[in-house]
Amino acid sequence: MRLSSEEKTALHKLGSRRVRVYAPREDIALQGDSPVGVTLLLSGYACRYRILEDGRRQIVALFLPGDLCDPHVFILREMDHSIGALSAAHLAEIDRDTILDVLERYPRITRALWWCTMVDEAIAREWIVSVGARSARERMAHLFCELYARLDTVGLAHDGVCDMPLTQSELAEALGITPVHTNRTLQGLRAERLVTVKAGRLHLHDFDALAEAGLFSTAYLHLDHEGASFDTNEA
Amino acid sequence: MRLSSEEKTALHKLGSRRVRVYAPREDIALQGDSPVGVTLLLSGYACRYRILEDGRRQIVALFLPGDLCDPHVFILREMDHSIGALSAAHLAEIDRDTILDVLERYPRITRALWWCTMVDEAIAREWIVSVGARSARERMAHLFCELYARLDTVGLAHDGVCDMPLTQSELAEALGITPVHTNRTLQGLRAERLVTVKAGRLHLHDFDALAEAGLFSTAYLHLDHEGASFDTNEA
DNA sequence: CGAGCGATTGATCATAATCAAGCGATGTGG
DNA sequence: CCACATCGCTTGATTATGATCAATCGCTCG
Repeated sequence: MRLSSEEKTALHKLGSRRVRVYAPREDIALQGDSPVGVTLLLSGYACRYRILEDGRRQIVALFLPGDLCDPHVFILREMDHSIGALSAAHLAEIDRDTILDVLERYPRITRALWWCTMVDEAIAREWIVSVGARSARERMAHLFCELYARLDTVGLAHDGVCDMPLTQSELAEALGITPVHTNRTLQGLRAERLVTVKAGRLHLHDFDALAEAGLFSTAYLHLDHEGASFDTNEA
Repeated sequence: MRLSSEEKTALHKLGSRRVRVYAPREDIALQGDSPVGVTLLLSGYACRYRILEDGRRQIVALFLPGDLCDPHVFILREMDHSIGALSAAHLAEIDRDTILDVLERYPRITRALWWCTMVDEAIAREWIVSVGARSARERMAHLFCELYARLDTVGLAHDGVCDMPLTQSELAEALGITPVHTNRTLQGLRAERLVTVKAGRLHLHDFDALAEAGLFSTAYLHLDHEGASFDTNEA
């Protein structure tokens, strides 16, 4: 989705084809580690999170199947945050050298990586807008819309239903509110017949109404132009 | 600072040397525009911000002298946010073609741009942590520490003093709190003899105490390794 | 069957929002 | 040169959103 599928295949083929399976709460990389390379999330949910000295935890990004968990950090010396699996997850590892090699030799893929990084940044900015300017209800509605929209672009959403394996506590850490308040906010949305979460699946009963409730617009996902920047390049 | 100074000079020389001066509230680029290129902030404060349909405004990033306001967005078709000056500001414009050319021909600069983008992302993540997990007081303390640290790396901070031209309302939009609460929080920090803001200048009376109050650590700024990733490359 | 986890509920508290007004400096036009 | 308008800052009173504390329920699993 961020990368065109041919691009991903290329990357996947190029990388050592090691695939690792992670369990629901397992950490993939830790704050303080030196970044080892890039991983492509093949299935499941993962996240970036940060833990403050006093234990507070904030999830700062969610990874969905097809996402690259760090097209970049390999440039920095030390991870300033951690990455962990939220559900059972499969990840393909692409080592640092391969990436560096690819960056040098395949301008199309390099551009694709840029593009994908830009979209990640746009999502991060919107996340700031959510926690900074939206109410709890709006944030939750917005997040659900985003998840649905992103999963939809990779064919993992159908008829208003998609995976959403986070516990309410994890949702709370993503939204920047407490678990208790998460529960109540979710009940509110359910009472309005907008969404239900059951067995790790999210049911959107009225996407448009939910988008309105969350002041959601797809603009920042830049879905319009998928891969356009490199399609026009070097055939 | 994000770019080594030689790198910046190179970029500057390469780009059309157009320098534009902006007035305090002037917009530099608007949501919906198609990105035109890259601009290097030479002096003053600027910011990225996003306006929601109902008028709420959230500042999602601050640009300080030496920062590139968009090493990237030129890849996307449409700006999902706006960029505006917060003080009088000088910007050097580098057009899209020059950038694309440079990206293709100068791997060192390309890597430098990556590096700088990674740091921007790290800052954005920390911003999410602030609005999502820190109290108003902590956020403010954190922001002041960050600004001081960033300005310090470009030689614009001395003896606990640096520029900070934002009005309290603008500060509020950055911190995700109301102007009134910003005022009170600021008074609190002042009462604790941690900071004062006067005439657009920020006075940190006790950086360490402020860092503790804001759970601030410089790790995410990745100051340690300035430019290391390309210094080792191609001599 | 009991342990443990996640979801849920209730009661109370606190942080921050909202509303409204006033202050002080700056700047402009009559 | 003064009158007044504006803007940013400050203050007070009140409200509300969300946090905190504490307990219960239901389910799965060993």
